Amino acid sequence: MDINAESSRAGLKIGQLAQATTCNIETIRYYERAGLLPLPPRSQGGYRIYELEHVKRLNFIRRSRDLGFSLEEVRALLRLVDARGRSCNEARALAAQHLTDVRAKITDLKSMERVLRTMIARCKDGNLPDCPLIEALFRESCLRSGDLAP
Amino acid sequence: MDINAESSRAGLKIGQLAQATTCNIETIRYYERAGLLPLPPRSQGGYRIYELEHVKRLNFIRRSRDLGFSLEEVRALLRLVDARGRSCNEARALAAQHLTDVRAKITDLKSMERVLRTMIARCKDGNLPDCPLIEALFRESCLRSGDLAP
DNA sequence: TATAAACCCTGTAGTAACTACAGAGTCAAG
DNA sequence: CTTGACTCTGTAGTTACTACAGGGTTTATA
Repeated sequence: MDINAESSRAGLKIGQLAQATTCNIETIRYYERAGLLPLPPRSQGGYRIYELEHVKRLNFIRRSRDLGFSLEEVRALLRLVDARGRSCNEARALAAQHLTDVRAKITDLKSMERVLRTMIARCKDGNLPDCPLIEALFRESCLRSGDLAP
Repeated sequence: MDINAESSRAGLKIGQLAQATTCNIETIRYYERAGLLPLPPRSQGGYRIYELEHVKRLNFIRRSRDLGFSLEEVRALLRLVDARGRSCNEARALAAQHLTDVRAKITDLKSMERVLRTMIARCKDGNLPDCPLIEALFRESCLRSGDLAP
């Protein structure tokens, strides 16, 4: 009984952690260098050995990244995780700011979408002498609204 | 008469081009290195001298960038500009592909928006023991849809 | 005419968030 | 005992710029 006791006691090597979190190996080492993942203990041969806690933390990072948080924002969130206390207000503030940014990006992209759609439509109807799409890029003073996208 | 004849005959220095196009000086030199702007003639002292054609081309680049085209895409568009001919089909194809990408990004961002909104709302109501926003980041398998954002 | 301010030059290095090696060491199976 | 799969460190590449350092040039003014 307890067939995989050995392996679960021994922890995960980096490749196994990568598989468990669908995260690139190089990315894991990068997060470690960036101070987001704590330095794990090493085997005799110098291999990193990870435990369940690392899996959780890495999943936290990946999910935050999936939601578009920057690494700097993830760092801030992790500080709240580490400093147990009434982190709710700060976490909410971080997320609210990020939500604002996301909405601004959506607005910007919608403007682009509209302009592109119009240009393509103008290009489609008629075999005009010069490509109206290209002419539009020469002439049109496009958006210049938020310049939020980095 | 013809008060500013001298300056208009002489062309623009890089700072004037930058002002005319609201484009950073360093960015102009960068576009030159990247092969998007042709090498301009130089003054005796080695200063770049730009003409109207450069202004137009740089505006074209800036407008394309404002619409979210990558520099590689801008390069392709400029090839169509340079190779006069029936560029309409190709230009439309480029723009259509880009439009598809933009729409995918909008979709992704809308998902983020929804998840963030939900998280923040959950965090707002009630003084729960652990921050539900942070718990959600630990638990939730977020989006993992397109992974389009680079 | 001298000189200071304002401009321009090249070349390099920095940013975000990874990704991709090279060249070496470690470990498990046959 | 050797092959292959894995891991290690360190460095360099990516995108689209931006920011210097350390010089040269022009122009306006004293």
